[in-house]
Amino acid sequence: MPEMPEVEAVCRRIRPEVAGSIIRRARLLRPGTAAGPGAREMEAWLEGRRIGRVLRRGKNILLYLAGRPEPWRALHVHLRMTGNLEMAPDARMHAAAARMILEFDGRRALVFHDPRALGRVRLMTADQVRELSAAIGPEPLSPAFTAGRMTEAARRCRKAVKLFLLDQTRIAGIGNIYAAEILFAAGIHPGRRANRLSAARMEALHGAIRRTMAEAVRTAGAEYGEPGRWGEAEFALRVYGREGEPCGRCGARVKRVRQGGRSTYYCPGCQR
DNA sequence: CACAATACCTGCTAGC
DNA sequence: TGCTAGCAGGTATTGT
Repeated sequence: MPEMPEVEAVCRRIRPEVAGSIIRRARLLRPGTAAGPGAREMEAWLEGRRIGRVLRRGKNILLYLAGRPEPWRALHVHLRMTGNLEMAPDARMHAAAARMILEFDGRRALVFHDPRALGRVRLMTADQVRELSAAIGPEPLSPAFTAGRMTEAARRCRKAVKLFLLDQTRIAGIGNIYAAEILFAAGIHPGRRANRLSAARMEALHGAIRRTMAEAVRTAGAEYGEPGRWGEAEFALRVYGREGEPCGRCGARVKRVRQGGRSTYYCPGCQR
C-alpha cells in the first residue's frame, strides 16, 4: 500500500517512541520476512541493541543500530504492498499478521504487521545502506530534485511516462496512485514516452510531482492519529480508482488501462 | 543494456 | 448463501 508519503508518516509516527529504545527481544515470526541471512542470526544480533535514528529513503525505512564494539548496522524495512509498523503497548498483544516484533522495556514493542507477507526486513552494513541509497533516484521533495535533473533522467527513458514515474532508480518514492494523480495534475497522458515530452511539459511534470507529493505528505501525516489508515481519506484522488466516473474538471469519463501489468487511471479529456 | 512478463503472498469483493 | 475470478498502493527475478 504505502508510497513515500505514507512511509514518511509511519516514520514520523514511530520515531518518538523508537529512537533511543533498546531492543530487549527480537522475534521474526515468519521465515520469508527476513531477507538474506537467517532469521535466528538476525534476532541474536538485534537483541540488546539501542536504536538510533529512524530514517526514510524512498519507500525504505532504516532503523540505525549502534554497534560497539563492531560497526553499526541498520535494520532495513520495506513495507511493500500491505506492511505497516506500529507501536504496541504490550508485545503479547499482536494480530495474526504480525511478522516481526521488537520488544522494548516494559512490554512496549514495535510490530511489523503485514497480511500479504510481501514486506521484507534485513540487517544491513554501512556499505549496504550506502549501496541502497545510491541505487535509488532523488527524493522528489529534496532540493536536488530539480526540473533539469528530472529532464535529464526522462531523456534517457523511452518507456511510457507513467512507468518512468514508478521507476525507483529515477525518482524515489512514487507509486501507482500518486503516479496517476501527478499525471492528471500535469495534464499528461500516461502513455506518452518519457523521452519525448516537450520542455514545457517536463516543467509541468516536475511541478506536479513536487506539489502532489508535498500535499500527500501533509495529508498522510495529518491522519496518523488513526492507526491502520493510510491517508486515502484526506488526499483528494481525482482519477485513481474512478473508472467510469466523470472527471471533476472536464466531465469526460475517467479511463482505466493496463501498463506494466498494473492499472492506470486517467482523464482522456484533460490528459493528452 | 532496456524493457516486459512473471513470481511472490493473502484478503477482499463484484458478479454469477 | 456460496463460490470464483479478478484485483490490490511493490519489487526481485527471469526472459527477450
